[in-house]
Order: sequence, then C-alpha cells, then structure tokens
Amino acid sequence: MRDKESGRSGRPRSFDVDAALELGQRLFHERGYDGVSLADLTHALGIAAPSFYAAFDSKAAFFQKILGRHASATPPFDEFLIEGHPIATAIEQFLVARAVTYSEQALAKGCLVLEATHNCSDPSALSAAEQIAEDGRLHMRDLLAKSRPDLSEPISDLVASMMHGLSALARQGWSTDRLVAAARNSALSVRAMVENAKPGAPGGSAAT
Amino acid sequence: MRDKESGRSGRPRSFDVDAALELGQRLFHERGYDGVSLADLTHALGIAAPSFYAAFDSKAAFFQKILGRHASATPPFDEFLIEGHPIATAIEQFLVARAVTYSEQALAKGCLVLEATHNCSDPSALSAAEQIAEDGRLHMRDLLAKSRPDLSEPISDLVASMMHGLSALARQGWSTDRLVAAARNSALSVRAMVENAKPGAPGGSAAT
DNA sequence: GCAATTTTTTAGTGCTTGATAAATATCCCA
DNA sequence: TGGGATATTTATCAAGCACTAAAAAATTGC
Repeated sequence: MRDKESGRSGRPRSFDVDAALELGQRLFHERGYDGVSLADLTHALGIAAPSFYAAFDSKAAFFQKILGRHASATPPFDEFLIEGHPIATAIEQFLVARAVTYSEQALAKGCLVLEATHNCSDPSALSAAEQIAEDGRLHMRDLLAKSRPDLSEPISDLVASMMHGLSALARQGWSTDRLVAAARNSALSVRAMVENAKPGAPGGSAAT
Repeated sequence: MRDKESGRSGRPRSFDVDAALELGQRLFHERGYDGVSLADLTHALGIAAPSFYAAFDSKAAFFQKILGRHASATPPFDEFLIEGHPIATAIEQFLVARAVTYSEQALAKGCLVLEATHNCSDPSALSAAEQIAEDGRLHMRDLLAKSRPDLSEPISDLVASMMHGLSALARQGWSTDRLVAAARNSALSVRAMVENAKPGAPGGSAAT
C-alpha cells in the first residue's frame, strides 16, 4: 500500500491539489456554497470536470475538505483566555478579533463556516459547517466552565449569537470600526453577567 | 381609470391573490428565496406558471410584495420604548419579543427579512430585504436619539447584530428559552452603556 | 517495448431553473 | 350578439446545474 505521490504510477496530476483547495476556499467564502458552481471551480482551476471529480469525488466533499483545512488554521479560544485575567476581557478580545477578520478582506467578508452554508441547498455541506460551528462553541463553553460553570452556557450562547451577527453585517459591508465597536459593546454583557452572579465559593482556580 | 377588481372586464382570476401572497410568505420564510422555485409556488397554488406571471410579473416582484406585506404587519420599536422607562428595558423586551417570534413557528424559523435573502442569488430581492432591515434599524436609532443621541448608533448597531444572531440560531433549531436568555443577556450591554456614559446635561426629555 | 495505472480530454447525461408564445376560455358592456 | 379585455391552458424555451461514460494520453515498473 503506497501513499503520498511518491513513486506511484499513472499519469501525473496536472494541477496542485492544495492550491485548488485554497482557491476553492476563497470562492466559497466570497459567494457561498450554492454561489459557486462546478463550472466556476473548474474554470478557475483551468481543468475539466472529470479531473475535478477524480481528485475530490464531489462538490460537497471538496467543500468539506476546505472546511477542515480552514478549521485547523483558525485560532481557538484558548489563545484569548488567560488564567487570572477576567473572562469578559477574553470574550471581548475574541469577538474583536473576529470582527476584524470578518471585515478585513475585500471580497471574502464574514465567516466562511457561518456564511457559506447559510440557506444552503446541500444538506451534507450544511451539517458539516454547523458541526464545526457547534464544536467551536462547545470548546469555548468547556473552557469557560473551568472557572464559571454557571455562566459557561449563557456566555457561549451569547458569543455564538454575536458571531453570527458580526458575520452577517460584515457581509453587508459594515466597516471594521463599526463591527469592532459592536463586538466591544456586546462584551459588556459578559462583564455584567460575571459581576451580577458571583460564584458561591470563590475558592476556584482560573479566570474571574 | 378603474381600480380594484370591481367591475373590470375580462376573465376573472381563478385564485385569491392575497392568499397566494400569504402562502408565498410562508414558503419563503421556511426555505428562503432561492429555496422556493417557481414550480414550488405554482404547484402549491394550484395554478400554471403564466397565471402567476400575469398576476405578479416575476418571482422577485412577488417576493417584494410579500416583504411589504410583512413589514406592515410587524410591530415597530415604538411599542417598546416608553417615556420615563429605561432604554435598556425597551431593548430587552424588543429583543425578547424577536427571540420568541423567531422560534415559535415549527417550520418558519428566524426572521423572514433577514433569512430569506441570506446568500440570495437575486440581487433585487436581496437589496429589497436589506433596505427593510436597514430602515428598521434607522427607525430605532432615531427613536433612541431623542433621549440619547450619543448612544443611538452603537445601541442600534448592537441590536441589529443580535437580531441576525438570534435569527440564525433560531433557524438552527435553538429553543425559545435559549434564545430569550441570549436576548436578555445581550440587553445587559445596553444597561452598561447607558450607565457608563451618562449624558452631559440630563435636562433631556424621554427615556433614561 | 509492453502492461498496468492514473489522469486527461471530449462530449455528453438528465434534471431544474425562471420565464414565455400562442391559442383558448370567460368575463363586461354596448 | 359581438367586441374588447383579461386570464387561462398547453407546450415549450434556453440556460444552468452536478455529474459521468469512453477513449486517449502520460507516467511507472518490468
């Protein structure tokens, strides 16, 4: 059983698979899953349809490969949650970073995961994207639960909602400043939630 | 120049235009603009395509008629903003009402205006919906500006973002309770904004 | 050089899309 | 009774969709 491309027989592939994934990611991000046709993809890649299917099986499988590629290149919430620092600050910086990311590119506005399959006709592409978004929320929830199990659910829910909102409005052309301001203001809720409902025994461990 | 259907000549229409708009609204709400084909519409209405086009000109025009119909049946922000009552309370109750509306129907989840044209292929339908959403935000902003011109923009922006978030998550099946909790928590931001940035001269008029 | 393997090119498949031309049916009014 | 107006039915239309069968081309190992 041989793997990789080393020493396998047959006609060599005429295009770079990884470059194709990157180009596909850009197109899906710009126009959404249904907004990119197979003709769009093959034309942009300079290949014919059968070459595409030989390499990726289907449009949906191609998209899901892109999703995985994207997920492993996105900074997780861990990087924002620092022991001893307030939770509200971590949430604020996380959402601000998202607001910047969502609006910094000229064409690929918003979140690829949240936008590409919004109102998507393909159920498999939709559920794959929803699963990634949910995994991200659960990851944030579990991290928050270490210091504030009572607030981990409501905070991660609120953040999920704001991410959808920021993404949608970024796609409508809102400026980075405007989105960042909304992100900052929404984090005020987290500060209030933390202060209003103090934990029973403050003998916990990590963040405030 | 005759109007309405009173006393105009010609073969009478075989279906009720208003019932068609209502049925179309339900379908567009459930499946989005691109998710409802003309065949879907004409089959559901029990008519043939030319009858549809004779009455509504095009799919996009039909949809825009539905949008107008929907907008004039949606409670505006005025009903929530009461003189002498805190702004944060008005925002909270407004968002809670939206959270309930977005999740109460079994199939037509989320906001028709925000969801039906999300990633929509038809630019005219998209811009019509975006205009209605923006008009709503501007209306809220102008009402808020009467008492707090310094906060009218950031608050209405935050609310716009939360509406998108609540709508998207309602569409994913989140329960009413969960959405209402997120709405309530997001309103804590508004309370904080109002308290943190007191107006210079409190000699204003309406809400706090 | 030959067989095996893989990808390429070429030319389609069947299906769905929004929208329509032409002929027919049904109404009002004179 | 007939003309004008409007809506109906029937039968399409061209374009786009994701996808593929078949054969030719390019590589490897022998």
